[in-house]
Amino acid sequence: MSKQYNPKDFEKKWQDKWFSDLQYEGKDGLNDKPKYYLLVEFPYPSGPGMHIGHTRNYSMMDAVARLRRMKGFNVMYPIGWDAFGLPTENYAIKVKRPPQEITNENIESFRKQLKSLGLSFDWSREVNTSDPSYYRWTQWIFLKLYEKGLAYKSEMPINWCPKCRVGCANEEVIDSLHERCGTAVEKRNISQWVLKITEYADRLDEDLDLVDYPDSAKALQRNWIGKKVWYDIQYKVEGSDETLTISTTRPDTQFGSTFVVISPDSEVLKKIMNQIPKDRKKEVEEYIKEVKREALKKEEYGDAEKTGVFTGIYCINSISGSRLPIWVANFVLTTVGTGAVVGVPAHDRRDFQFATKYGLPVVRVIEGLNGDRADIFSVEMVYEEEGNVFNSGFLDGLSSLGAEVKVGKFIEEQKIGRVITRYHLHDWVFSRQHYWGEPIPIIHCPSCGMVPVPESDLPVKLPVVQSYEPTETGESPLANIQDWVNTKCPKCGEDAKRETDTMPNWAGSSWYYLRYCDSKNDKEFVSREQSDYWMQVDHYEGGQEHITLHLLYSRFWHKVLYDLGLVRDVEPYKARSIHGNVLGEGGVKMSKSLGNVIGPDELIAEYGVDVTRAYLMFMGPYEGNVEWSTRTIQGVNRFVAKYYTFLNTKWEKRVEKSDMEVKVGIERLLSKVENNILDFKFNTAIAGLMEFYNTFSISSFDSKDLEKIALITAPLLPHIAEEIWCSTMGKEYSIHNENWPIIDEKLLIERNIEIPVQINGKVRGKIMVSESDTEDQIREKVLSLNTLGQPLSEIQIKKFIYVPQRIVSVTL
RNA sequence: GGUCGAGUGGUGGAACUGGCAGACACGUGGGACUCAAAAUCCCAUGCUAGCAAUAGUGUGAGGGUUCAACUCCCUCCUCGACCACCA
Repeated sequence: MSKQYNPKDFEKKWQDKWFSDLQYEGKDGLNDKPKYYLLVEFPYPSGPGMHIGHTRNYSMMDAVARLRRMKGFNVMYPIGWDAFGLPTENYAIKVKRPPQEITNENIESFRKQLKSLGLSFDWSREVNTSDPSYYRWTQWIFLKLYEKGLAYKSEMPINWCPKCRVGCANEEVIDSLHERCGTAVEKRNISQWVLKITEYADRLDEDLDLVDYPDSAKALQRNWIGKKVWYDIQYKVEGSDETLTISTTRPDTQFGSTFVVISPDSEVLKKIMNQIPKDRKKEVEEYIKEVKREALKKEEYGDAEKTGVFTGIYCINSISGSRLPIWVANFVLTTVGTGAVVGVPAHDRRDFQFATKYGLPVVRVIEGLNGDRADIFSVEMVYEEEGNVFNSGFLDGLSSLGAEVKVGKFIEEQKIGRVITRYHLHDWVFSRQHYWGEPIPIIHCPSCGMVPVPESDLPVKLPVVQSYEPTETGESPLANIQDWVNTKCPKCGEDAKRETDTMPNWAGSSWYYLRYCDSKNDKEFVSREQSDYWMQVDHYEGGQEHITLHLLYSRFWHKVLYDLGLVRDVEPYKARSIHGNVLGEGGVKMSKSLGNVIGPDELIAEYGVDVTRAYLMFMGPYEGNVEWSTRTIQGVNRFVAKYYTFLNTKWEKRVEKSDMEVKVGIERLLSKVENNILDFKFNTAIAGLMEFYNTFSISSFDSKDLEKIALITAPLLPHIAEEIWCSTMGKEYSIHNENWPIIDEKLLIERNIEIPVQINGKVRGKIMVSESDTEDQIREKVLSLNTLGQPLSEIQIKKFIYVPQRIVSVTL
């Protein structure tokens, strides 16, 4: 009588035991075992509950954690909450309740969900970025950055919603309308805290060589950092003492320049504004206004038409000596280079389009392939590649690279410019004019200026209030809370005011992996003993969307902590992988508005935890996107039910000794499951179990082999494995504390196997070979084949290849 | 425009380091059980021809290297992700 698979009978039972026995908690203290720190991106506890994507990723990594533990590693698999964030604040304003309460409720329900999945997180290490005992240290690290001169205040433009009277993050602005209220946002300059991440740009780039990230992730970060060598060259403005500094990355094309374009809001333009001839002034001013209006409307600059206006002023190219008209144009970005660009239409497509539109000349100075010097008269002909330089005075005959070097030397000798490395990465705007974030621990004193809050006064706690309205001035809502804002200067004791800006949600997540190492420490952010033991993170699993922001930010913070001598390693994460996403049916993103959101709860209710988890792993490869399909979960459901019954039934009918074929089959399964999990090939690991079942479900097993099968099952179907182990087999709790079987390599080498024989590239027969067969013996077996109507021995063989244990290839 | 990546049955996807393409699953067709249905079980299932054994053909297209190519090289096409008026 075989047991029916009914997950409700035992899944909850084992979870209760795992978590009440603190099965995974505190197990991973310092010890002599090799450590393995497995990190997953912690969730933002949002109202609607956990996304199925979280369930998938955490389940996959749970299999890794369980396998590594069984293999004798001291595994840390922690979880926590990235709890500060705008959605909660917005929701809190709407329902007029403090975000603390809402966050705690959300965390409560997330925790319940995660536990109901039977994930083997170490709950004793749980962190919450919005908890004062956590953000105390986030503030402390901020003060370290401040002391090091890496945090400064600067005027920065922000998106401002005039209706809500708040600054909004880019994510909140949809088609230049404020997401919350639909009002058009404005740009406003506000004094903001900024972190000097650019000071670390070079190291963030170079040290990517030290870590094991996917190539795509490295490329993404390198691109984002965007390191380039620029040549800033001063041109004399005609008829004045002013100079105009243009920047270019292609100084070899200087002699092809025919105009200069500057950005409408550049400093340069302000300087030369008064020199614009009277007849042109009005037109230029009109144009600038127009561009600003357009810029507000357009979300995508790329689509805007390229326009420009001639200022009436000329400058002299100090390399070529040419007289160039100065134009103002909408496509020049102030933030790139000096905000002034030299136009070389023959060798830049955009310059060519601009030149054609406004009738500016095109001069070719770089040879094409085979010395092509033909005139350029269409966009397709624009030659952007490097080549030999001609028509270029003192650069003639040089290669592009040679010309670059020569120009670089020239401008430095003549003191008319400089060679400078610039980055696309800009300093990190770190202030938010919002309530629900870590208060920036700075006090503004009328006599002492900015004074950091003394360490002993940390944390600067967020005041808990029932409601908080936005301010008239655009300051954070904290500015209205008088009790909180007004304080004494720690230096002179006079009346002073607190900084009312808070930190962005990226702050807490920039160092949480360190806090996990020592989450209860109230003396330090992490003890050196703990971080030296656990760091680096051996594997960091997460989404692609966090590669350029979160991952880069946390690498930056880590390097600062390293420079301060507070951590041992230069890089926090030894390896990183990127998961695919779970999409709704039809390959679209799951979203509330489409009503296609699948949560784990209903799946667990219907199929149980092991089936849900196994299905999420089986759907597709780890790194690929997978489309949700309600139908195909049935296949996994069928399998798991059969498999459970199989293990139970076989246990009742076990024999003295299983035969060799069974032993080899189990050994293969063991090897497949182990290697696949370690390689993150969870889909084929599950397929391995299915294949094993299909082949061996009717074979006889002895008890040792059945136990081995249960052990192999444990990382992938943890509840079933525990139930079989304890209830069916009567073994000691818990299977997850057992040792993983060691692969017997001898069993994996097959003694007698059938291999194909290819004749002229086509499979024409099969022969049995054994390990001991010599090539001559194989040859004999092949020659006796009679697949072509006559024995092969009667046909002349040109070539004979035997790949041991694989294939025989014969050419006639 | 840039960067990274991907094209394999009706579908999701397997295939070690170049060694029997299509594992595993879904779906579909047929059968068993049932008064019937659901569930379950069994058989078949890349395509073409054939009752069949079998033969031919087949991994986006075309070429190349090799005894042997989904895999390596060249040319082209298509799709996706991220970034982007980056000079």
